[in-house]
Amino acid sequence: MINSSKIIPMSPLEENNLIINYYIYKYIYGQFVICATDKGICYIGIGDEKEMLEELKKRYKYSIPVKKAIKHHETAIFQINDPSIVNNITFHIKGTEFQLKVWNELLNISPGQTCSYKHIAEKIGKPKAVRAVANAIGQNPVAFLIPCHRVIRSDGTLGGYNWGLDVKKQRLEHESLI
DNA sequence: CCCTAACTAGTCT
DNA sequence: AGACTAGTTAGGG
Repeated sequence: MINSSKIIPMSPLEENNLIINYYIYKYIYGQFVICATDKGICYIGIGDEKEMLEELKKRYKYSIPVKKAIKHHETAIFQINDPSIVNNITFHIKGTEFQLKVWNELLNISPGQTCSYKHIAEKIGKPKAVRAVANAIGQNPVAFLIPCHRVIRSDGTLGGYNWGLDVKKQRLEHESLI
């Protein structure tokens, strides 16, 4: 196990009037919008500021976004730059029990490695819930840090990706070089 | 609240 | 190509 990151589930109560600090970073895949509470990373999106803030609002309806750089952002961008380093990122995200289980499994995939949706389904003890797993992975709010790009179809093709298949491919190539 | 139907970034025949 | 799958979501009762 090379990843010591952990997920803190966000309760509906916490979400109310929660301050979310966000900041913009440029990277080779495009512009990142990184969002974090004082507890941990809660959302990372690729795209322009306005669009991503709308996404953030959709997920954390009653939160208050504040543009301000904090330590959590630094840790996140550090890890995105070099996925091979062992890190201890803390996530603070909202999700159903099922989703959190899936995302936790994703954290255990090593950089450069891939695995199938079926494999994840088996890991969480619901071997037939493959479609549902895919659904949950698609809802992953934290681009790259929860490595949904490392999950591919069992026939070896890439499957889908929220940020576009070319990004998924590039990211995998980048990781396999490390 | 419960029920139903309509979504998936999948997988097997 | 078609059937099948299970969890989430949205809409109606």
